[in-house]
Amino acid sequence: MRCISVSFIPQEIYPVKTYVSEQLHKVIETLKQQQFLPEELSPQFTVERTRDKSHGDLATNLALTLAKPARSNPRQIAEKIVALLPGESAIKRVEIAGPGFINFFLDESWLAQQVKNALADPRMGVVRIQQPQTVVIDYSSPNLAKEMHVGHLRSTIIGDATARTLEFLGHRVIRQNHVGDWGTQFGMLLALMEERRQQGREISMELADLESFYREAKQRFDASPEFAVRARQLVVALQSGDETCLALWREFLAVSLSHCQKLYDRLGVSLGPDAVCGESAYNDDLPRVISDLDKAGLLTEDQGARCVFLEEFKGQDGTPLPMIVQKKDGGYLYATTDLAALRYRQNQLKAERILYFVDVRQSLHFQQLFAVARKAGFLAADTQTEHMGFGTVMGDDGKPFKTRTGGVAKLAELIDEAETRARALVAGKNPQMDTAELDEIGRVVGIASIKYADLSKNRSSDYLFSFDHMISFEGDTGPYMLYAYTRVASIFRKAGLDEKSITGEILLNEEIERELASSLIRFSEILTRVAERGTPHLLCGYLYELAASFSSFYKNCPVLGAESEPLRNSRLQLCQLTARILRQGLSLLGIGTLERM
RNA sequence: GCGCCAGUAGCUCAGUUGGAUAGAGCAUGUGACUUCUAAUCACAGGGCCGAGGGUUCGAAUCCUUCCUGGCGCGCCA
Repeated sequence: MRCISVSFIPQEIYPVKTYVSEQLHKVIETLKQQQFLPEELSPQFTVERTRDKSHGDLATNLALTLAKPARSNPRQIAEKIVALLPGESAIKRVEIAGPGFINFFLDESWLAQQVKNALADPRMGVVRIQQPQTVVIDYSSPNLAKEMHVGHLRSTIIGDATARTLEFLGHRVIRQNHVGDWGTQFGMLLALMEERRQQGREISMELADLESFYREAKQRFDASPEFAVRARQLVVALQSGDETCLALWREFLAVSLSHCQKLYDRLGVSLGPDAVCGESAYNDDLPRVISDLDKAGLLTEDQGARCVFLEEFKGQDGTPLPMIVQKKDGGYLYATTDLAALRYRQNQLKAERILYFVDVRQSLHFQQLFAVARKAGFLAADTQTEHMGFGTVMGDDGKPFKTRTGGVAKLAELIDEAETRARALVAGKNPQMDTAELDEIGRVVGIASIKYADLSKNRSSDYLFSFDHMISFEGDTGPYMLYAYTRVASIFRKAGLDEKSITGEILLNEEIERELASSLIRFSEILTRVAERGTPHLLCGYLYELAASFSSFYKNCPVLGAESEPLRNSRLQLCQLTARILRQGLSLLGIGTLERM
């Protein structure tokens, strides 16, 4: 053990991890000069936050990784390293523990200073990115022929949270809602619209329930040969630009898009009409995609279809797998459209990074898409493309989520049910609350429940959708997060204080206060990782930890009734920062907060 | 057949890319509401990390072989 002090006083939230790691690199250089380590060695070590408080706040395994090259005992190496470390005000003391870990204990006054800095910063210590990228994010992207259903939830919600996070960090985010607004299925829909209009029925009424309209069109298509013929004619007419047909199509899209927009608005999803850039937008470009693939020497005709074969994708019996870009009847496929979209995002939108929040089952498609686009020169060499795949939404029975009647669950109905359930629970807790407030709280809590349940799970695995889990108001749920926030808010309300009006020192004498403080200064680090990996569940995990830490603080450390004025002011400031980070963090998840509930 | 993903407490899930005694929530048991909202807090029990083998100071994590489940694999999107 060794005590050190002095020197470095950070002016902003300084990633202490980075600092420690830099110092360790210097120590390695010194050890090389002393010929204790071979000159060419570049050890792979980590500096990590510890899980167990008895191991300090940070730990490094450097000594362990050096044991072999230095041909020495790890604990002895650790002692050598510690002796070479400079004094540092952020670190109170350093210990060598276990097989040779070096543990760093953060200094409370340093921690307190970090909290002060975060309080003074409108961004709560979240660093603005040094080199902003233009990031195109493809998410939600429903099929406009049908109503949005539970399957669209994950893409929409996870994509949106990632978009907000990237934006907050300072990136230029361009949202792209690649809606399915083109293709053969529109033939039968237009045919049914036409038929209804001839019968003198009001189209807007007919389209009020898109799902049943689609079902009926499908039934008619299957049952009536005349209807099917008309549907096919309409597809041809649509694709050849027939005006009356296009007018009908636009009318349908307008209804379907406004239905989507209503859901986005209800869900608090930051997608608007400006983000809509559907399949039809690329229609005119598709022949050019084919000819450009041909020019690049990638096109092969096989059994009448035009394909791109790539060596790295093998299908059955080891033969290369084709990516079909044009059918033998001349029609194009989604691969063609995706290539066109990719090129548009690169050339017109100037994307430096393109993210796709699409079902993980399409991963082969995206691997092929990216590979072909690169070979064809549709992408700049340093443009990143990532398929942010997600798993299937499952029901309680472990099978893909269905309604009680076995049908696909409409998103609108799921939201209705969540709001109703949330409202009932809130009403049970607050019998005297008036109807208007109950409605509002039920709405916010219902939406928060759905979104938090989805966002808090790892993107890539399947996800079990269960109202009972998400709306039980206990533990790691949306309502818990909102409740934690209202408790902070109630302190300020009770005291009649404005959040911003408190000053004074930050005192971290209680272990709980220290824990809360160390949670509070990690916000920036977490957001960076969410943005890198498209994983909002890390933000959920962090906010839950913060909320839990606050709840414990709230219970055990009286704020308004603190024993002294300086302590009261210190705690009020911890409350203030907690409130701001919870509010900001939830807002990045697309979840609103309530002042009381 | 080939390929991708998953398998962690009774249930739902984490696990910081190889670190120390594998963590949360629900459920179960115990304790705490004249106190800033008990939608909470404190504490307890609960594990062959699907199985075997390997790599090394050290493996839930990497390699390998199996088992189980899901999903892809030529003209739908």
